[in-house]
Formats: sequence, structure tokens, C-alpha cells
Amino acid sequence: MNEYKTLHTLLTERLVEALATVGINSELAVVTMAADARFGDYQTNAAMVAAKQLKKNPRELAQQIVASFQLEDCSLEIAGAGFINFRFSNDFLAKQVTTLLQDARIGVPVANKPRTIVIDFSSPNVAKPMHVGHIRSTILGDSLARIARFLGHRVITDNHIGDWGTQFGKVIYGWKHFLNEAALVSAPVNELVRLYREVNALEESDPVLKAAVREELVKLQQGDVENLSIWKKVVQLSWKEFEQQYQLLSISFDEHLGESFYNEALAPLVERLIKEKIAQESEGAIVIFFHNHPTLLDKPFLIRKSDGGFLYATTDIATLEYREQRWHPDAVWYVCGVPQQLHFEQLMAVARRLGLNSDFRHVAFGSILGEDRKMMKTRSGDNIELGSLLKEAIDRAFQIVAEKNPDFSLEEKKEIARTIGLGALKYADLMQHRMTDYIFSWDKMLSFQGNTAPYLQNAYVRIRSIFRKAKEESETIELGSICLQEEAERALALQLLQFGEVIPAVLFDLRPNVLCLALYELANSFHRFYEQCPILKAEDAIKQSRLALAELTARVLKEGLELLGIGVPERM
RNA sequence: GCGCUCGUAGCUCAGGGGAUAGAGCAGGGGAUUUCUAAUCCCUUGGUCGCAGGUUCAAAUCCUGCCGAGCGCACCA
Repeated sequence: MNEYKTLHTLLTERLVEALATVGINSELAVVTMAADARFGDYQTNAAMVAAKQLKKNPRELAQQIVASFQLEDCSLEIAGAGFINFRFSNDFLAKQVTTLLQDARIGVPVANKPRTIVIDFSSPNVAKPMHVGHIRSTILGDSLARIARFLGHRVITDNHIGDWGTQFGKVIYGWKHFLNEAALVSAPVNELVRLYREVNALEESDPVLKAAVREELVKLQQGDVENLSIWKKVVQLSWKEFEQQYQLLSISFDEHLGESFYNEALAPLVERLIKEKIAQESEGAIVIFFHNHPTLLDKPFLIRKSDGGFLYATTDIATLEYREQRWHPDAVWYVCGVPQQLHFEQLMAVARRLGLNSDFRHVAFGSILGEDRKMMKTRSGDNIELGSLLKEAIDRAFQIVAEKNPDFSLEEKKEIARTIGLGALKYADLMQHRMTDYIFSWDKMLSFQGNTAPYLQNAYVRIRSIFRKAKEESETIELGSICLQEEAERALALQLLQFGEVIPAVLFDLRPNVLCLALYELANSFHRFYEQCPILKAEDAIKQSRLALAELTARVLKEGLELLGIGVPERM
């Protein structure tokens, strides 16, 4: 499959040649998918752009380009102000899509320059449950990691957990005075939260207790053996619970180097930054100013508090350096909400000043809102816990499956419910443009209509069903070479061929919603094909061709969903 | 005050220099002796927040304004 080229690549290469013949800069060889099927399969606006630069008539230039363009299986036409439209022959598309049957990568090219990419995402806080605030980072980050890996990049996923900070004073005090051992065993993080809240409440009216809490924190920071061992247990218990949730979500990390991992690096780091005149004292604290950044002029970056304590900015700088030393990354992606935009802008400015020139990207995203358009919260105003969200997704999916297929075994219903419920939850997040705030709706994400995971999974399930039936009818199932006669077949084939173009495009601006849309359109094309083109009842050659199209569709759907971190059931 | 992000159909959202601005839901009308109707087809619906500017071409880029959300010194 080395010589396989996507339709887009093929057209771009030939267009470069044609433009060269006509004497036009090859940079203008930009090919896009046609805006409308009426205009063919692909189009280029090169003639219009070139006409402007060369002060020539766009349609005449288009004529010359078309005359110089060489690709047998593609017909060209000039339309409108100077658009050039490309339309492949059915035979050519059929031939191309047939070759995909032999390709394990279903037409997705491997990156020609593999990069080392560190992806920093999820980052929950120890002794607190994960909540809605972590969901987008977790799902988005995982999907980006999967896609980057599939394209051949070296990816390191690092969960920068919040395992150090002032909250430990309260947790340790609570642990020593109010710990309920039984509760700690059954629901560890819940118990830790209870301790935190109890101490927090008492503290307000009790200055003596407040001082004692403060003392526990200081002892921890100074390395007190007992407090350190309590802290370790708290971290372990929390991580264990996080891991269960990640496992349920099929998400894993290469590293989970939390904030505490960098503790010892912080003091020398600040000293060094002061010595190098990058940081300076201001109002008792140590800060970094950005005199060369107009928008950051009045926004210093605090790296040491006036009481000597460090901040997450300090840890982030230490992390920056650690990652550089250990992995020499070409890129570092921080998958973190848009409210932290300023922090990352500052952090990246520091990185540049330190001479780090990886491609740092803040992969920002908007908030999840409730039906009232406000940040999603429980009725009492607390954050909604991830665990309860996952459970509800599965429960709701179970209801639907049980209603639709009461005869499935309980075990199968449960498994299908997990795949559908969690898939729906993930997909609802990923199908959204990441910058927009979106309104969370169970009914929408679990619907079988529209751009949802169940709709895509259903398309896959229908294909599996066809193959089960085919197997009943005859022992061997033959996938023949594909021929495209019906419009629905052609449209489906084109969608299949474009999978290999979409995947790299997702990484261009780090937006899996592009992939979601492509998969939705594929499923939609398949459903249309399914309605219009009988498969098993067709005569042999057509049957084999249509089975092949169905098989490819199933593979693309499965692979595409996999890249989103979503599974597919065999039945539903 | 400064900054960031966003204003597109009744609702939820795509589209981020190109052709007559698209989907889903909701509303209306159809299709089922079936390979899963958990689907498909048809249809109603829009001054792309407002005003300027750049361009052969602006929902898209620039400026200003209005509106919403979020950040901006010792939390993360």
C-alpha cells in the first residue's frame, strides 16, 4: 500500500504539475472537497487566486490549467467565476476503494515526519472526586493521543495530577481526628472529601483548630514521617479510584507524574530564575514580568509567594524542563479549559525565554452547561461527579437496550449499555467544536437520530447483522471487487476514501469534531445505501461488491470510533 | 479598566476567504410481507448580533460598537 494516495493527494500533485506548466506558483495548488455534490467531488479556486495576482482573466487561466491537467480518470469542468471542479469516474473510485480492502490502515497515511508529542490531560485533584470539569480534558486528550499515535507519532500521555497543596492540612487533620475506617474502605475519596469538609466547617469558628490544621500542613511540607505516610495513602487511594474510572473509560496514561513529583525542583528553580534575571522580587513575592508582551505587561507570573510557598506556575515551569530533558518533545499539548488561557500564555512565554522551542499548544475548550445555560452543577450547587455521570449514562443506555431487546441476556445487555452509554457521553463531547460551551442533554446524546454515537454504532451493528445473515445462507462470504452503479454506492465509496484525508486534518487544529462529522456523514451515506441497495438479495457480483462496501464501512466506523475512544457492540 | 472566548433557523450546533449558508431536534407529509423502522425520503423555517472597512469574492479577515460567559498578585 506504499503507493496508495488519497484522492486529495492525487489531485494536489497533479494540480501542482498543471500550475507549473501554466507558470503559476505551486503554493496555490489548494484542493478542497466540493462544497456541494453538484460541483463534483473536489474543487480548486487556484485560477481565481492566481488571476488576481497575475491580473489575468480567471476563466481563461482556468482553461489553461484544465488543459494542462493530466489525470485520466477525472473529468474537469470550469464553473462560475473560475472554479475548477473535479469529478472522478465511477470506475476509478471503484478501483481505489477496492484497494482499501487490502489496507490495514484503510487509507490513512502515516505521518512523514513523526513527532514526539507530550499530551498533558485529565489532571484530577487527589482527595477530591473527578467531576464534570475533568470530563472534556480527559475525553479530548485521550482522543487526540489515539489519533496522533495512529498517525505514527510518538505520544507520551502524562496525567499531571494535583497531589500536593494546601488542602492536605485539612485532610491530614481530619484523618487524625475524624477518620471512619469503614467508609474509607468502601468509598475512599468520598470519605476524604467528608474529612475535608468537616474540618473546613469547624475551622471557621475555631481559631485554635485552624492553627492546628496549618501546623499539619507545615509538618507535611517539612517531611514529617507520619504526615508524609498519611499523604501517601491519600494519594494511593485516590489514584486507585481514578484508575477504576479510567479503566471503565478505556483510557490509560504512560505517566502520572503529579505535582509532588516536582517538589524538590522548585526551590532551586526559583533561585536559578532569579539569578538569571528572569524572575524578580515584587511585593514580597517572586514574579516573572513580560516586558516584551503588550498584553502581558500588567500580568506578572507568580512563582513564589511572599510566605515562601510555591504555586502551580512554579510546578508547571519545572514540568516544562523535566519533559524537555526526558523526552525532547517536538510538541507539548495542554488539554485544559479556556479559563486557564492566561496561565498558559504566560507559561509559554516563560518557556521561550528559557530557550525551549517545542510547539507548545494550549488545547483549550469551553464549559459544559446545564439546561439553564449555566455551568452544570447539582441542585445543591456542587460539581457533578464523574462517577455518577458515568453511572447514569450506563443506566440510561441499559433502559433503552432492555426495552428494545428484552430477550438479550442480562450480561449482554449490561455490556451493550456500557458501550452505548459511555460512547454517547464521549461522543456528545467530541462532536462539539471544542471552543464552544455546550449544553449537556441526555436525551440528545442517547438518541438514535442525528449526530450521536448510538446512530454510528447502529450503522455498524446493521452491517454485522448482514454478515451474520450472510453466514447463515452460505458458509463462505466472498468480498468481490467493488463496482459503483447506484448513486448511493458512489457516495458511500467517496466517503470511505476520504477517511484517510480526514484523520490528518483532525490533528491540524486538534479538533476531533471534524472526525465526528465525517463519521456521521459516512453512517448517513451507509444508511441511505442500505435503504436503496439490497445486498444479500442482489445477484452474485453485485452482492459481493456491496458486501465489500459494507465491510469497509464497518471497518472505518469501528476504527474511527476507536480513535475517539468509543467502542462498538455486535448487536444492540 | 485590561484581556480572552463566543453571538449563525424556534432549540442544539456545523461551516473560519469562494458558488444558492448546512445538519440534527422540534413542526408538516410519506415509506415497513425487510439485510435491525434504533432507519430512510420529501417539506416548512435564516438581515449569519449591529455598523463600517479590505477583496473579483466576507458568516469567515480588520476596526468600532452592542450582548453573553470567563480570566486578570500570593488557590489550582
